[in-house]
Amino acid sequence: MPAARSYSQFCGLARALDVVGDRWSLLIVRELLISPARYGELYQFLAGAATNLLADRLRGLENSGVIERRLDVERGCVVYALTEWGEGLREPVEALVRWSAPLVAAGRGQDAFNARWLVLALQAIAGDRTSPRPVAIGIAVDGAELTLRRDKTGTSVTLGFAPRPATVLSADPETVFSLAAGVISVRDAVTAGGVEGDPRELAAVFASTATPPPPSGSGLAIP
Amino acid sequence: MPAARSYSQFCGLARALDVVGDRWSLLIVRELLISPARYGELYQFLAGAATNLLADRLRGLENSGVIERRLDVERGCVVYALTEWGEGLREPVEALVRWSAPLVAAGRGQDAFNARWLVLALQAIAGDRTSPRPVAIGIAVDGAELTLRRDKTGTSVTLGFAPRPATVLSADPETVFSLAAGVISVRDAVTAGGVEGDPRELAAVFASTATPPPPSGSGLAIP
DNA sequence: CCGCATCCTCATGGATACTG
DNA sequence: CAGTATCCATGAGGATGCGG
Repeated sequence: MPAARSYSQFCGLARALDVVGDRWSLLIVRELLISPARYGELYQFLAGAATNLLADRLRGLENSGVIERRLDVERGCVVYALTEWGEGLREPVEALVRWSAPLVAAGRGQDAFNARWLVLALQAIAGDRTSPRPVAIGIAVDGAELTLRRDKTGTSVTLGFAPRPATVLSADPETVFSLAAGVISVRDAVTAGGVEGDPRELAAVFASTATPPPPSGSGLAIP
Repeated sequence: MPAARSYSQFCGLARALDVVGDRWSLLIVRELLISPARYGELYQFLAGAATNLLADRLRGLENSGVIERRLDVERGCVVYALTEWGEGLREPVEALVRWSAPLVAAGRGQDAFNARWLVLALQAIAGDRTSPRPVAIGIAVDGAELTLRRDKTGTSVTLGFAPRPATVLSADPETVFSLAAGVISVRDAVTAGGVEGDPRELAAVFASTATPPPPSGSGLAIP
């Protein structure tokens, strides 16, 4: 029963952090923003969270009304999913992802990677850009398949090729993150060898490259 | 030298939390989003953070390039301030403040309060609303003075009455938060006695009340 | 197997005293 | 005033156990 240590401040940010400020909490939310998942899947995705902590955080988030247990009828099992209120965390989480562009641009280093996380990154960035025309491209990265689809209703990023887009290319994780973060142009990514296949559709998606201000500090080097 | 424990995940959110995910870090950012401040002021505003933790977090945020020490020429002292990159945290922080609306609507309880925090809350919400016309109102709350000013360039919220607005009224903290969060209408606030003075300008500012979905959980009661 | 609960160790947070 | 130094409480991390 690890009591959520409260800031005890009558302030929106403090109250929000009382709910999702504990370690691992927002990363659990991240996974559920990508898709509902069962306990074992979360344990696998988070890769490093102790099982008791995961159980603690899940119970806490459930008690706070951020997540709920749902019955996955297709798989016939219980999955964790965000409540309607919890879905509202997409905005601040995507804003943090955008803010972190210079941090991911520093390179992967020895860090773990899961292609799922690119779904959120691409939504956070590509969701902003106005579409000149409908487009659907597939990106094969790290053994996974991402589909970026854009039509009149908006932009969506999903896992898997279903249906298979006309244009499919492969790229490495760092290149996709850098493209999404807007710290590299498609042209530079291609010449650097980070992309294989016809990148013309990709160039259309990541046309407007918004370069974020680089962090001035020196403590950002990835060892 | 408390090493920032890293998630070691090649993901924007994880990298961001490696920088600002430690306890108290985002609350320090909150204070500096409102105004630069010196060490003692931060220690006072945060009201509860141990001095060694405050020093640790300040050093960590400085090393990461989020904040920097600046010379306040007017006061002739050193203050902490956000770097340009650190200013970029305004978006995710304000998004968290908006998300927390149901949490602050639960009431103040025994929590500490500082009128400074209303500056951020009002900016987070009022900044969204399109202005029908220029307006400037003063709100006296908890011994402090807030000025909400709106012109062609946008909406700003500042501490102090300078220059003094034509319309000045007083309100209690909970009412202002609830108005900003959009969980109560100006009409209801007035009839409940939370506002003193002519609230007509106030009604113009908080015209469009966006009611957030309430949290479904039961763990949100403020003792 | 999956979904947790228990146990133990140690890093981190919190309160107070102290110093340049 | 702006932090350091110290000491204790607490939560994180890892291994393992256990019931369904």
